[in-house]
Amino acid sequence: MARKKLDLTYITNDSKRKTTLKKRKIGLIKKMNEISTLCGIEACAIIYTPNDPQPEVWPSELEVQRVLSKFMEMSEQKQSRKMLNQESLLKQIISKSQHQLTRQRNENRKKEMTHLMFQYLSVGRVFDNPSLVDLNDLSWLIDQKLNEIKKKMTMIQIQEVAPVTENEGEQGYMHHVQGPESKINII
Amino acid sequence: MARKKLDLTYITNDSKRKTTLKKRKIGLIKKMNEISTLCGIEACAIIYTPNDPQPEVWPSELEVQRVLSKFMEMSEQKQSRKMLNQESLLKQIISKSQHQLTRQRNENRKKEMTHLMFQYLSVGRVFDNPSLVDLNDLSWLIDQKLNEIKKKMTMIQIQEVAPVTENEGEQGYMHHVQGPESKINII
DNA sequence: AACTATTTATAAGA
DNA sequence: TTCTTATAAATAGTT
Repeated sequence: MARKKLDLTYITNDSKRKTTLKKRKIGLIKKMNEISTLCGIEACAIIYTPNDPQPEVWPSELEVQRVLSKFMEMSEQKQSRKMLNQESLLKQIISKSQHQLTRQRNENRKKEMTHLMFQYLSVGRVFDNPSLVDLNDLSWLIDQKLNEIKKKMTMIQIQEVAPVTENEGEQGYMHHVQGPESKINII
Repeated sequence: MARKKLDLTYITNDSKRKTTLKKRKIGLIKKMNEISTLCGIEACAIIYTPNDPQPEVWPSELEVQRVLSKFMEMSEQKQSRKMLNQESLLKQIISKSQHQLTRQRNENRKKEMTHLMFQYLSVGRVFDNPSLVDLNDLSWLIDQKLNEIKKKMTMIQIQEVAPVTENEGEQGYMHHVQGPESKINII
């Protein structure tokens, strides 16, 4: 911006372009410095120069990280699932993993219960430590099994009966406190 | 930078500061535009203004995301585990989650096997579809149980026997193909 | 929001 | 490359 009016196009001359970049980079960082000092705002700069994977950073890498984290976080909130940037991708993976984990845990508990129930029904007593078992859960499981049996009977008889609700999957089975059809007491 | 030499300190006058910010923000973005056009470089700006969680962004949110992802990635590589930024934190959580998931899955399989074995031993036949069951796994499980019993017997008798290796936890139990002590055949 | 006196940034030359 | 300088551009204070 001197000696000649600026022509706003890519500078093809290599050395000229390099010089301009160098000068303007200094100018830009100076301006950044001024604006953040004068107005007390958070700002940061990252400037990639060709053939250098390491970008110029202002005011400091750590400060830049801080500002960027804030931005990334905000940005993601806003854009929700629209964007597939690094971070939202990772969050997706987390959410999926944790979802699977929850499923596995519930499935686990169910199997445990099934096993316990089986012992009850076939042997008549519990081998494992009863204090570890939530009897309400066992009660719930038995109700589930009863429901399954009912359902199968209904299917076989091809008769109309009142619909049986299923409660499979991850959410909520732990919230069942009492099944309506069975109640178990262990001495 | 006009009418008076710039005093590089925070502008305490609210309206003055606001005006300056507004003007300089435009100037800064203009400069950014110029430098990236003239020199063909990647650049982006994020400017937070007080009382506005939404930052000013140039050239576009998406482009900013692109540049930042690159930076974050690079930065993390460089700083390795030294820094606890957003991303490495997330990666930690992922790794932990997936570790737990693996553990749960193996535990699940074990319970399944235990249940199946129990049915075998107490009722004499399998209710579930046998084709779904890996007999080698069952064989392995029985060996495990035998080992446990042996161990307990050893403890009770307080006698010296050859040490029994345990193979609990997540890694590797699926790799057992044949237990040395039992082999099961189902017609 | 528009103006303008100045300061600041910088393109080209040395 | 760095320094210089003529000139363009940015902007502080004003209207």
